Amino acid sequence: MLEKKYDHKSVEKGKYQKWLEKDYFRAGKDLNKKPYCIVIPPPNVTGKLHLGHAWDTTLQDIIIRYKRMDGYDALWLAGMDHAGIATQAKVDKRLKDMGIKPREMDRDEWLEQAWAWKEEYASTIHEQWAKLGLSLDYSRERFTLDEGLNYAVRKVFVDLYNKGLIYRGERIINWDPVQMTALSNEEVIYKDDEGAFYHLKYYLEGEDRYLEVATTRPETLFGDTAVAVNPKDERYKDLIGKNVILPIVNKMIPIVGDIHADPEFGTGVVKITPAHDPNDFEVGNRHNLERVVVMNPDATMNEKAGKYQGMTREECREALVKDLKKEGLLIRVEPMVHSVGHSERSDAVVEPYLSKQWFVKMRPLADRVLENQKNRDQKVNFVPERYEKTMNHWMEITYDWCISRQLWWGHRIPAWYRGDEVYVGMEEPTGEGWVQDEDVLDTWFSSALWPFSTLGWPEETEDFKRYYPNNCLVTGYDIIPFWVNRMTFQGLEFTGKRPFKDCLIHGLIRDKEGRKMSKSLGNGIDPMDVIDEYGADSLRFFLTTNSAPGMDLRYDEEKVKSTWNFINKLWNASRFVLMNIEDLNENNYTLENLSLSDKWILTKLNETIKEVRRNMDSYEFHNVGNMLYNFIWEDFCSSYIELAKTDMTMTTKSVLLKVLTSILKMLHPFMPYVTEEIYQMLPIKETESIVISNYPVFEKEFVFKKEKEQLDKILEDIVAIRNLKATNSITKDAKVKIVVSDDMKKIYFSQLKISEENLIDDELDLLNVNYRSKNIDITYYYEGSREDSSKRDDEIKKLEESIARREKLLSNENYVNKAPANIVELDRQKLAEEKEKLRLLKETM
RNA sequence: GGGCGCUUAGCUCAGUUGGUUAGAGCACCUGCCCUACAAGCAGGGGGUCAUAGGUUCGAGUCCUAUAGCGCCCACCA
Repeated sequence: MLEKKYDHKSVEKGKYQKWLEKDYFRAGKDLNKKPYCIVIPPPNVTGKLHLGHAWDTTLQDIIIRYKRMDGYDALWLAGMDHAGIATQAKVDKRLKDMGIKPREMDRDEWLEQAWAWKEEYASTIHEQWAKLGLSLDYSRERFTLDEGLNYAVRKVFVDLYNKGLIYRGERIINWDPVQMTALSNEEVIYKDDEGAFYHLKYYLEGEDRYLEVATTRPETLFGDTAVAVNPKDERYKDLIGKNVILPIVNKMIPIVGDIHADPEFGTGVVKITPAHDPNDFEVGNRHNLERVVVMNPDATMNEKAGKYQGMTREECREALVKDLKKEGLLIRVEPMVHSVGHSERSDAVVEPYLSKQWFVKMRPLADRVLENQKNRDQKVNFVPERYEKTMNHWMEITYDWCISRQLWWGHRIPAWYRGDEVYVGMEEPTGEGWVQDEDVLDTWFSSALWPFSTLGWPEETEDFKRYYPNNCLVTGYDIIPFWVNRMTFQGLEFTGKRPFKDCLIHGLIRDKEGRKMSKSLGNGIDPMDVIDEYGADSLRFFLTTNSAPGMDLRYDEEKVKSTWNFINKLWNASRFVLMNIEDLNENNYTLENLSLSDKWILTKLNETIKEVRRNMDSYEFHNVGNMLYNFIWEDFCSSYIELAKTDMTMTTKSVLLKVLTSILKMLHPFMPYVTEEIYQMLPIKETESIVISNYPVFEKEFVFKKEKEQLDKILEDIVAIRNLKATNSITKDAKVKIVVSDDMKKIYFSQLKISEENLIDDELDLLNVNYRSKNIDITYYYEGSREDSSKRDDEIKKLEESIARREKLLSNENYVNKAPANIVELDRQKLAEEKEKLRLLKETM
């Protein structure tokens, strides 16, 4: 027998271990089934999973459990990401905390530390996945840095290189001076910072005239190799070709004419620093200017800065501006807010930096995606659809992807150098003197291959053939540029196919006030704490049924609590059913001689199954949640169970079991634990575990439209009569006169709690109230004060208004002719019903 | 500057191709311990769907503006 209260801790205990022992989550056991595959977005091995992960993975688990129950060979592939920069930063910090200087370590020694870190955090993540109840296939688990994936990475790198889509070049890149590595554009976060516009004097060579140059970054002037004016700018066009004297440095630099200089902006004169600004770099290319790097990799000034050498960028700026002022070269300082790039990981101000790096040539790859998205049968289908725009826009404007990172934690670049020679290949070249590139690849370079590299690609493995393209990918909208886009172009380029058919996008999880959860705000919620307090089932149901696809979600403990209440309700309903069907078994189970209420609930059940399936298929889990909540609480508990209490035949017991079983199955993807717990106690069940049971199917033979409508009407009466009793304070011992047919008597009597002893045949000389419908004519006689008749008057007024409105509508020829026939017919029916209702109501006055 | 989203009950949110009198949870009010459940039961109140136009027999839903909030991308010498 079930306990009176749902206890999530005892329910969830041990079940996951059992499922693993039974090997339910391993795919590929029955190759006759249709394959269905999702690969997990591999979490970073940098720490614990947060609520966003819990949301993301629960969505996937719901899909996978549904598909598994619905007869698919469902693979949900487990895995984790090495997360280059993030992990390296964490490992370094730990080493520093231990008093070790990480950069002074031997590379291999350091890597040992990093792998130890990885093992530690991987096991934490495994524990969390288990707590969440995720039905992952661990037999296929991968790590982005494992050998197979490394092979895939090298293969892709070498192929792209040979196709001319990977190249090495000296370019302006985003440099993180704290991590001391290059970054991609996506890893730079722009923030509005308080800065200033410094107006400086650049004197013309041999003249007393100067050009007013405005800059936000005076410290880069040591790298100036020109100033530019717009060739169409009347003010300056005659000066093109002349020289100016670079302040402080006192070097001659030319004035060039270039469209980059906007006559409308600032003074119209721009200093050109090709080694420290991407636009200036382009200008430098056009005018064949020298590139002078003025900083060291840690963003301190180098020897080009003369006496400022060794200062940080900020110190140099301050000192330099002081000196410029002293020399009379500073005209004014104009405060200004401008956006400044910060490193996503270290938050350091990113330095645009001239450096030799590896790049992926994006244009041809992106074009291929744009072309593919035009093909209805081959495109990645975003859910919601609007996120396709996010990807397409990125593809349109993308430029070359800097993929080399000056880190140790990652896939080593498969390039070797010997003098000026460069060799790119799968393996180290033969011969003496080759030295491998020290750098590793951007983490996302390996993540981009995840949907196929995890399945064994580039080998034509059985898994790859069977599970690729993946059916669905689930991730947050914030990850589209980093990951979804890159998987898509790499998938197309290397497999010729989209990596996944559907891409389900969810939003971000926020705190109760709508703020993003973050470490700095300290408003993060640990999913493990929530599980401890309310159980994984409550958390899962809350996360996946409280927002529409693609929308953000506010974490609200009250809602988790109310989910717990819902589970408790299910628990108690199950308790009731189990108590009443103890004598039910395979031999006496029967669905013959169904009663009116049996037919009613079976019809409702089938309608629910149909709609639930439709919404499961379109990833509208919030609708599924609502439907199940409503069906279970209102239809099953409040109505059917109450009716069943007075009519507990073998058939009713069988129906109770049938409906409960279906409910458990439909809830199972959302609440794996409690549904398994209850399923195990059912007297008749088809499988040893609900995990491998069959998802409910719509059964036409159990749809009884007429009976359903009939009972709906009766239930409507019951609510109305209860309302009448409540508003008139009629107690249960009030005398009552009833005219009702025998077959419905039991229902009305039980639901209205009418006992035989209070029945009367004649009218009494007491206050009385009457209710009449097609099915029943009931009058209560009671002691007390006369009812407030305004309520009934209101009802009559409402009805009359509605009738008038409908009559007007139906007399409108436009409406009758243009609206669909079934809609018009519905209105006619409704009108007739309202008129009848009004007539009865008036009669009772 | 370009793009996207949001604005619906006190709060948090649903509302599928336009079609009955716009829904849910929580909160609120009234009455109930009726042996599945008081973490519950029964009944109830509460919204001119941001604003202004338009299309339509019919608009929360479609179109055009406007306002507020938020996000993404680009630029910012």
